[in-house]
Amino acid sequence: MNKDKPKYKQIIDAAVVVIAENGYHSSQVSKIAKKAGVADGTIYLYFKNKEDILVSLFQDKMGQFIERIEHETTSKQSAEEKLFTLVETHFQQLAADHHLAIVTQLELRQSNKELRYKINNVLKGYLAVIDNIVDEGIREKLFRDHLNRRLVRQLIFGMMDEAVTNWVMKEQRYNLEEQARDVHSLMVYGLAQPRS
Amino acid sequence: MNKDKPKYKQIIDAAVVVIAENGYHSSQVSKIAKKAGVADGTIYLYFKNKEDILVSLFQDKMGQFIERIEHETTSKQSAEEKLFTLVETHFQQLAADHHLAIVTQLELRQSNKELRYKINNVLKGYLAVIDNIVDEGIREKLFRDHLNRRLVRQLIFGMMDEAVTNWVMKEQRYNLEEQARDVHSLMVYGLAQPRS
Amino acid sequence: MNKDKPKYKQIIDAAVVVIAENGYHSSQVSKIAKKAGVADGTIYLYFKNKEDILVSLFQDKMGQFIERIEHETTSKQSAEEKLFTLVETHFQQLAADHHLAIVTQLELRQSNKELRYKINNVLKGYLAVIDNIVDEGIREKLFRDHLNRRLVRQLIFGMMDEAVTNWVMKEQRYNLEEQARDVHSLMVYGLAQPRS
Amino acid sequence: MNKDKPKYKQIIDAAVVVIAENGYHSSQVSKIAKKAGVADGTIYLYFKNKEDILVSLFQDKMGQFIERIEHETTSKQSAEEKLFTLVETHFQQLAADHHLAIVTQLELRQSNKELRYKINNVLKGYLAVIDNIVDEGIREKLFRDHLNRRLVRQLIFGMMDEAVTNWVMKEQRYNLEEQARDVHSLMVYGLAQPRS
DNA sequence: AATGAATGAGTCTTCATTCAT
DNA sequence: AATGAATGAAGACTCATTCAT
Repeated sequence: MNKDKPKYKQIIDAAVVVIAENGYHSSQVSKIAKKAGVADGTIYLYFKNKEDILVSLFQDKMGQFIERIEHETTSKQSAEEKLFTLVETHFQQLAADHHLAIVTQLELRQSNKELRYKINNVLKGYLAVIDNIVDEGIREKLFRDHLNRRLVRQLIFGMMDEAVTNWVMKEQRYNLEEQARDVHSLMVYGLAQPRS
Repeated sequence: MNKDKPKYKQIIDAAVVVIAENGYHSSQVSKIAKKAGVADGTIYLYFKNKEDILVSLFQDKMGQFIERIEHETTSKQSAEEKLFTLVETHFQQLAADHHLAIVTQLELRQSNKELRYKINNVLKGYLAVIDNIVDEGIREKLFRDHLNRRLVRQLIFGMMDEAVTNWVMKEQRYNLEEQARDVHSLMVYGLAQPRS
Repeated sequence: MNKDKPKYKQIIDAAVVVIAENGYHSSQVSKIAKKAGVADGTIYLYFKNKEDILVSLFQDKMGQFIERIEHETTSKQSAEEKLFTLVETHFQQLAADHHLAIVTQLELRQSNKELRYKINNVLKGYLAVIDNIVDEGIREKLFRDHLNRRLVRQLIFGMMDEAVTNWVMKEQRYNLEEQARDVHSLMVYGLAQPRS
Repeated sequence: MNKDKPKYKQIIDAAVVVIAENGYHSSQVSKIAKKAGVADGTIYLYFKNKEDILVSLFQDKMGQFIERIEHETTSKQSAEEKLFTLVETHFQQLAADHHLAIVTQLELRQSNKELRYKINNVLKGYLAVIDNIVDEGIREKLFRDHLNRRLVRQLIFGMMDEAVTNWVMKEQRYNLEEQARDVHSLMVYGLAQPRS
């Protein structure tokens, strides 16, 4: 399988750096090849075409991303803790890899609609993880039980995504991970004053 | 001022339709000119370049969009009501103009980073409106007072934006406006079971 | 109509010279544009793509070629004379335009099968002209009446074509037109000794 | 000598099939190697380069082709009979090997000029065979003695070649061998009505 | 002798923008 | 003000050939 060969990883990693540094539209295949230390043609031994590099990049990185989140959350007891860990791990991972953050939050969104649909498919795996936590919270009677779950998971994702995108657009000048607590709090308790 | 001349509006409106129907990358200047009923060169009498059409389009449409939301919210009494009206009007307006929804949620995001920064500047006006409502809610002691307001407005926007984007990507097959109540509820009360 | 604009002709004529001098596979669009004195992009205002230049070139030149032959032959009385005039005019025209001869006999044949089918369609008009002469000869009882006419026209064309191709491959070092009499004689009387 | 090794023949035969089935321009070295059951690199142990495969293919197949024709014709008595046998055997052989017919009549002609000159050299052997028959006919006083023999052999070849090419382009939907008699007749007696 | 992974040169076409009319 | 013909820069991908094993 091509995916286990070292050049596959080399090219993916080169693509992340090149796209983060040059922007999506200035990331020619030849530039990626050069950064990866291979010939242009070699790219095409491992990827069908340029779009395939990007889809693979996203699948690869997001696969690990989601796996890590799944792993961290399962060790937690309550749905509330799990949700916090999800937000925290989401922020942590992107804060730890600035290049990847730029690529996922800004550059990859400039791709055409078709590619974005493929990306969305990868994200379905993530939405499923969120779903499970919400379900658990409802079973625990921690969360309200008449929630529109399809909508809830969108909103949870939307909140985190917007928070990260803002942080990237502000050139990562503040600490993203510190926001995890507030974001989590908003998710769970909303804006309202606790009713006593 | 060019902006008041009829052709300016003609071109902007043509651009919305052309981009919604053909996608960002298949919306050549010549196609927009044709739809607008003017010569290619005429475009450049009203806009500096292609990007300027898109920025102007966004400013124009978003200006009206925000104005309408401001107008609707000011007539409401409480911050809670205002927030609901904001979500409702946000959803209403995009549901009423499918072309515009496609353009703002999907197509314009494929533009380059530079254009997206300009678009973000336009959105600052919207974020200010949200800010004011949150402030009011805090003053009314309806909302918690230790909220990170910069973050809160991002999350509010992120929730609505994600909800609309999903609706557009699902090809607008369900009723978006009906979700306003749930989204508002999530914003205000979060996921948690009301504590009695 | 594009075909009447001066640049259309300019580009066609440039293509003939460039292809004759450089060979089919070394005739880049940019080379043709340069020789025609227009920008690369201008080519695409007049032709759909590179292949379209070649098909149009062939249609244009062959159209004139055949027209000229038709014109010359109609003024002759007998089928025998007409056939001679056909061969003579065929040879004359190609001998008068060395570039065109190289292109039609050698270079255009390197095109892909698809293009060659299109070229063959153009040649059908020529075969029809030959057909008419053969028919007339048969009616005049000059030619045998049990001839397979579809085959006969192929053979007549094949003889001329091979003669011209040989002349081009021998770098046009001998006089092609002088061969018209012998070729005509072979067509009409064959190899055999006249029986007395 | 490489030519006697089994892989040499394997590669040549694979090339004929691959080119006939895929066309000249879709017949990559790797495709030929795969069909021949050898590695890409192995091709270069037996052939200098891709062109050398094609030239060798032509030499090989045409060598046998011409040999067979020589063999069949020598057993005939008169030049007229020999010429008929030549046409008949020419048609027979190509009708018997459709792949080869496609390759020689259509696909190999798409090769570049250089390759076609080499192919022409191979054909000189064939032209010599034709020459001999014409000479014999003249000596027998069967054929006219003031014929331009260089031209005559071209025309004889041109007639057969055009007949076969047409048959291939018509997708071999009629019987080629049946045309041998008519073609021969045209060669020997021409179009003219026998003079009594 | 045989392999096959790696190489890297080479080109058609699109489309935002200009400018003579 | 309006036109639209003309411009020309820019990049993904293929495939014949090599060479370390």
